[in-house]
Amino acid sequence: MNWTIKDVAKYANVSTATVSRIINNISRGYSEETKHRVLKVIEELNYQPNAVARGLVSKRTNTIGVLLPNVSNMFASEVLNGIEDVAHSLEHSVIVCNTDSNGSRTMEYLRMLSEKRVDGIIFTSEILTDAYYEAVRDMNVPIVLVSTMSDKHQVPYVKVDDQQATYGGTQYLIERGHRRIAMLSGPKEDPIAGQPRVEGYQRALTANGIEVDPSCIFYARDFGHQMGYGMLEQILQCSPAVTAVLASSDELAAGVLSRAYELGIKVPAELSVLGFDNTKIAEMVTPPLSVIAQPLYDMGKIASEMLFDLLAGRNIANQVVPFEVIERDTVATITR
Amino acid sequence: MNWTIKDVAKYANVSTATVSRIINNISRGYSEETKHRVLKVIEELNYQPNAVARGLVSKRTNTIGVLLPNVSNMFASEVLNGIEDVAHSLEHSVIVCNTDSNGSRTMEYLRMLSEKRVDGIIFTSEILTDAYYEAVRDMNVPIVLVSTMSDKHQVPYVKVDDQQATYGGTQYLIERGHRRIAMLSGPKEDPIAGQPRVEGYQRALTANGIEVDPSCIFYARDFGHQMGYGMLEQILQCSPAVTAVLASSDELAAGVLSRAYELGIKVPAELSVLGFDNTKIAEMVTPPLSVIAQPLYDMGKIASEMLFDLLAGRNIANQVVPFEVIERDTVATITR
DNA sequence: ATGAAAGCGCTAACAG
DNA sequence: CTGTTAGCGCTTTCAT
Repeated sequence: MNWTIKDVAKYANVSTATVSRIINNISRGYSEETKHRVLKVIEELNYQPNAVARGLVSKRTNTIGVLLPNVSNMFASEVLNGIEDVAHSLEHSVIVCNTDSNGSRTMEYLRMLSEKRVDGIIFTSEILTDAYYEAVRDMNVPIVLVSTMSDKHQVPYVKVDDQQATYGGTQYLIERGHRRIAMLSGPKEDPIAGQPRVEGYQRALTANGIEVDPSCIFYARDFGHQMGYGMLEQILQCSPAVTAVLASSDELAAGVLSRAYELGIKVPAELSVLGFDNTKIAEMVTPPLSVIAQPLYDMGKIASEMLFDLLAGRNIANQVVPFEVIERDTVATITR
Repeated sequence: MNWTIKDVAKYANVSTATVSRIINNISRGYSEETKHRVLKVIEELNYQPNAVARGLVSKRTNTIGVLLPNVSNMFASEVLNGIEDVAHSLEHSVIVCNTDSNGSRTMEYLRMLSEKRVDGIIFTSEILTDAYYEAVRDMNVPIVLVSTMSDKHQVPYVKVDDQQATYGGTQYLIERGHRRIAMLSGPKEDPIAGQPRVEGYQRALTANGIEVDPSCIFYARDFGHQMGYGMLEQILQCSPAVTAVLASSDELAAGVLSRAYELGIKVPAELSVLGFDNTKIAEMVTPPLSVIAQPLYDMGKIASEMLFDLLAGRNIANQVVPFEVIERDTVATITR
């Protein structure tokens, strides 16, 4: 049996209004005594307020939607974890939407979230198209972007500075004596994790008086392990030979490691590898992967906090979170 | 502006009842002509039915809840991916709940899902306590278990046969000439992934006339990489020396690989390692990890399908899904 | 084929 | 301090 507020009211001999006040913790409008009586009935009945009915009148569902390319990749799931933790602590639930990086699927989700009247949206990793933007704007709920941003539209975001990050990573490599460094980038078209990272790499090289060799820049079709695995041989053809590769994701780097192992190339003795992200794989591969780390969990957390700030009518500012190079065992220091 | 069914009705010169019939695709109750007229208004207004209001009356929210220990582990996120895919294809959304394997947190989630009136629940990996069971029973919605089961309560589940799986894995190792095989299990108390897997291992040994040496069975406190890493040295102390280790998760196995690498132990030449699960890390580590595979994505998919079958009033049966040993590069064949 | 009207379970004025 | 009541936006008889 699912009891309603009416049942509680009846058994406690009060009106539904009073019960409502009590369950909503409104400070006045009832005596301590009635409060106890009502609470007792609620307890006995194990009454649970119907959030659907509540949502209909209050126009708040205490639910947020998060859109991400794929829950089952480490990057996204770590961010989601952060989001979910703060949402939960604030008594909200999160609906996950696996967009598969697919436009029409994303639109379907947006429509669904709109119909379900979620209170806000977090949008991860993908680029925010005009269609998405408009759909969200029409829903009239706040949105925050994670690990992506929009120049065209004014939408709050949290991300690292990708250009700075690869600049830092490249600098790190240079400081360890590397001068022939290959860049294994994601897709050229990726406006966030593509070109900016390549630019950071190039700038660092230039700043150190190293000529950038375009033939040492490689664009993978995606950020996956297979790609890194498959592209190492091309990278090795760079001449003069490269001593380090800066990969644009941990998976790409792990792929390089796998292939290097097969090829009998010792990492880091013969080739240094620097990953990007600091997902859990970085610690699990052998040798443990040195990386340019993004605070994935925290980014989710921060995004969530921003969203709730917005929901509470507070002001927020975009957050550029710090990256950090984490030294593990895939980068050697070159001395000659 | 958020239009309501009333607005649509007004602009189309019909009653809300008619609009309702049309948006719900009820076969009769209106002419083709009115249908077109109404659809046109809906289009022009970009009207989106309010799912909250709809849920209040229909008692169906088109939402399911998924409880899992932690979205950011590869096992869970892969299962979630399967769940979400079928939910989406059936126009349902999924609320994720990170239980952290924590009892009171799980109860909070259960209460929340109950208040939100989700249509059903999928419960993953953890053991279903009496408290959980009762909470779900009181909600009066179907539940299905993934990668766990309950002897005490009659609850549908989908899982592999853990005992058979390790039996199969051990047999595989034996067929490749291994006779001194260590078992690196998860926690002894785990009624699903603990004892049953150890028993499968023991049975296989016995069936092959190999004596089981209790000092070669190790219980890790969890299934993580750190544990595998930390426990290899103990395992190596087995005497006579072990030629293979059967780990109860990919992470455990990856940890073993990491430590073996540090110790200069060649895998598989000097030590064979067999993982369990077949998460994505298995392909990413070096050398690629041979594993006893569970069809994680499919398990999520099947669980979801079972739940929707239940929701549709169809009968279902528990699903014991097949495991499979996937050969990669961490198991050597011993010939002497 | 179509409409009127009664709720679904709750909140929030407004009255007293 | 407490109750009455009017919705929230939709579905669903029951008439017509």
